[in-house]
Amino acid sequence: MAGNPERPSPMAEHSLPEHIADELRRDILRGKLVPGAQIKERDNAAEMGVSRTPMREAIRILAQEGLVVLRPARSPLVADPPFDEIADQVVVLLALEKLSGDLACQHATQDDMDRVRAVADRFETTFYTADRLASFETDMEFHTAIAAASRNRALAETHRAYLARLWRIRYLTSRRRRNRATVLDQHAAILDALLKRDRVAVGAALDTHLGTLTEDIRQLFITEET
Amino acid sequence: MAGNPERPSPMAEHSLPEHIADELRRDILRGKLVPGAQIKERDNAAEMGVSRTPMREAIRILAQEGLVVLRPARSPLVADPPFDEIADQVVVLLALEKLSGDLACQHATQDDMDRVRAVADRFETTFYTADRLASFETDMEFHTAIAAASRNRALAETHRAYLARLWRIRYLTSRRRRNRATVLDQHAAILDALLKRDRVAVGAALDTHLGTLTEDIRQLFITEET
DNA sequence: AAGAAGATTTTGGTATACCAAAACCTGTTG
DNA sequence: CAACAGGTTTTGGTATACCAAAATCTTCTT
Repeated sequence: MAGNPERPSPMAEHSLPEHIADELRRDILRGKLVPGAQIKERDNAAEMGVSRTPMREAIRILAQEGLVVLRPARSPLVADPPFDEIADQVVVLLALEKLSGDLACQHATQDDMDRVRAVADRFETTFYTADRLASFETDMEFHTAIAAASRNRALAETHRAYLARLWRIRYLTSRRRRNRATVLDQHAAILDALLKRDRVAVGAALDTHLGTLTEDIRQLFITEET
Repeated sequence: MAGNPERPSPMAEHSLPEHIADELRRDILRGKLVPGAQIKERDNAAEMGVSRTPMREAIRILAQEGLVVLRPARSPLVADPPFDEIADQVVVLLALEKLSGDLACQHATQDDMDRVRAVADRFETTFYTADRLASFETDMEFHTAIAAASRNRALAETHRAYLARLWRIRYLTSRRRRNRATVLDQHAAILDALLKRDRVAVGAALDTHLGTLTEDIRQLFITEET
């Protein structure tokens, strides 16, 4: 019973399962739960001081996001997808992001554009600070802002799901990017094209950006010798 | 207790929640559960002779698919999205399907192509039979076969999710399509381009096909005066 | 008669108990 | 000593009990 003893009142605004899912997600991304590890709902629930029911639901949420895999009648595992599978997901993510950029050029309000620019600026300032995680999260926020600017809720939601699924691997690549300055340049190019509402240029810039991502991931897998 | 009395043994191959979800999905698509209706987990669970736990999970599955919406501390509802939201989803579906076609041109095996052709043939034969539902399901199978031919599992899965979400509305439009023969022509065009592995032509054919879908949906909303 | 305050019911969220299948341990046997 | 059979433990799946928030109904007041 290492968990917090105070029993939260039911029907909270942000549900308990989501809170648990957030917790587990952080554990996975931070590496406390390594890929391939078992997630036993009894133990984890006890450790967090909650019952199995919300823990179950939290695990389902993460399974939906692709961070854990469910096996029939067996403990769920932290996902450990092979390179090909991740590459496939990156392809889809790229398509979603290009669609986002394209739609944003057509439908984004000035407010949307301003928000994207603001996040890009913030990314630039946090880029050289020590907090890698904060910088990375701002990076993700940049892409999320573009998806939001598409003014297509379904697209933004699906994009968010893919981003979550690739979160960990992107975090791993972000700390070993050979030329980290390229990221800044690429973001600048995307932002520039977006502000001009140049659909072709946006597509090209995103192609470049996520193309290097695929290459980075490949390198990561090679050095890890998975 | 109108449900079947035999208690199925746990750990079945196809889990109970999925089975319940299938049941509910059919009820929604067939119109037994109309959009906007409440889904009370207690009542529905009792009606199907299962407990609330698997019913809950089934409802989450459908929520994930977008067929039902969850409200905090309230009964889930059968989704009843406004036109704009559905239009947004169709835009994403179109993008996914164009990506599928594009990748299929590059990576599909001959077997994949044969399967697509087989489904297209089957659709043509069932098209004029009385069973609208069977014909419609074959139509959906055609699009699923293309997604499978992309050889991208993530893409196929996301595509499947969107297809499920739009299942009902597409079923409704399929029975009021003004010129039903166009569908056959459009499918033929898609198949033709696909077999030639002509990426541009596939994209164009899919644009046409799903363009008419959007128009059909718009008409449906106008006549329904939602 | 209309509105508000309080009691009751309904309902989803959570905790817990029980079951069977899978995994694990152990003692026996060839 | 290896391999297998049996029982024990572990674990996820399901059912059920309980709780509090929301909704609904009741009744009292104006």
